[in-house]
Amino acid sequence: MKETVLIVEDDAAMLRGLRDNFELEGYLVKVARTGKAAIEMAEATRPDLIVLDVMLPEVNGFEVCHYLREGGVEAPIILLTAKSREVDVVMGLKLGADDYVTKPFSIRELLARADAFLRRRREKEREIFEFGNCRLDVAAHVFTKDRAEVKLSPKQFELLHYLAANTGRVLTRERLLQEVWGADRLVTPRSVDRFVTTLRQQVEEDPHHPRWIETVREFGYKFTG
Amino acid sequence: MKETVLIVEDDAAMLRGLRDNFELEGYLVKVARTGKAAIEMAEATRPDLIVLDVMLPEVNGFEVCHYLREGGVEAPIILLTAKSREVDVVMGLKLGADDYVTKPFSIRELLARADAFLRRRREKEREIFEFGNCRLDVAAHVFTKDRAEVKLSPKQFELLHYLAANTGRVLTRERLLQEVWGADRLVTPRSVDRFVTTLRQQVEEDPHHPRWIETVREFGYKFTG
DNA sequence: TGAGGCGGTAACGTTTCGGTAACATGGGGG
DNA sequence: CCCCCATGTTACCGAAACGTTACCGCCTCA
Repeated sequence: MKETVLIVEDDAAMLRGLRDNFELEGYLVKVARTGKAAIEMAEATRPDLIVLDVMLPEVNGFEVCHYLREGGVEAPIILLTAKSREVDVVMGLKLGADDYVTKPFSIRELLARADAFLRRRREKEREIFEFGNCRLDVAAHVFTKDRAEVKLSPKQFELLHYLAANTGRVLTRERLLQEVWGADRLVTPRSVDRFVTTLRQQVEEDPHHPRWIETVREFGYKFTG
Repeated sequence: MKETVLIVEDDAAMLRGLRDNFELEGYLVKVARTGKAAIEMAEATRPDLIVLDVMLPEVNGFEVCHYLREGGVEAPIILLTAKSREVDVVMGLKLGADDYVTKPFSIRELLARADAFLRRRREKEREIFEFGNCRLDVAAHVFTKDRAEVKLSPKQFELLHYLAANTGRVLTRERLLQEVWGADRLVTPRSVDRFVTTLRQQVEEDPHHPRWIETVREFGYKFTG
């Protein structure tokens, strides 16, 4: 899935240049020509990154920046400032911008910084589930309890992963079989029970009185965040 | 090409001493006497290293440090602190400094630390992976173990490189095939196994109990930094 | 053209893990 | 209060996944 960048720029020529370059890099580009439009667009499309010119008609970039953050927009914001006046930079950063580039700038540099932010974000998104003193790192395929690694078998790991990914939801045995074991696999629903048992012995403090993996009689199991 | 160091210091005598020494060592030296000037200069010249006095007029060194990092300056920063008060050091490191030296200090020591940082940076740029007593130099295309060169075949090298570049992450056979062998290549996933085996015999102390290249059953392999 | 290094596959052995059955337990309803 | 059924637990077997060796074909270089 393409990542979305919102470009806020009133100058047509500059806008075109930016748009072309970002599209060439594989981004889905949204544009806004005024502060107002930018704020509306950001609320509506929730872009992954915002490139914001400070010099805008009506509402200037600093204010846009401020409103965006007030409105809960958490995407990284890169400011385009005409002059490298320190006050601009400081103010921009204070108002919630994450980085800035001063005109005239190399488009390469801007793209590089954009990429850096998105990469950082992707790294952050490494699926990690934490509960109690346990921690499930999907990318590294490591489960730790009390900071010590606990070995889980492949199915155990997948089951715990699926449970944790559906925290608070009751999952039937059939559903678990389908999602963890695979649709075509024909396996007794009772197998789920056994796996839950062994999982509890590895995850729970007291496997007989589980804190995390609850059994819902007649229905299935539930992971309690 | 000479490496650039930015020295931020308001005391003229000290500044001169530092400048002379760094120039003698072959650095290109830029100077700033105030925090404001330092920030502008850092943005403008993108130095490879910053030596920053904490005691500055107007904006103090901690603040400068903070703003530099906010502004995306990634060069190592060495703080010069007048007193070795622990709180200074902790605050400095929190705000993004990399090292500190307490006055009065030996110029030799400062130069040594600067050199250490720049060497580390150079290594990063040359893509050198070190683990245990092994060392993978991608640019030079040399793998050494216990300081002795070990010949790796092209594919072996590529595989180790890709594994090391994704330290701590489980890589499926499919992913490895795609990244190391190339997308179109049609090769059995089991081939990965064999390459891992041979790699382990060259890299690991005890190939039967691998320390670096871990197998994650059902998922693939993982390089453990 | 032949030898050797390299990459790829197949086949075999080992180990671990998943699956089922069988027995134990416990809780809710009659 | 007791019985029954859903779930917990244990034991064991077969199979799949992986490690390892053997072997073959290709390319390179002498």
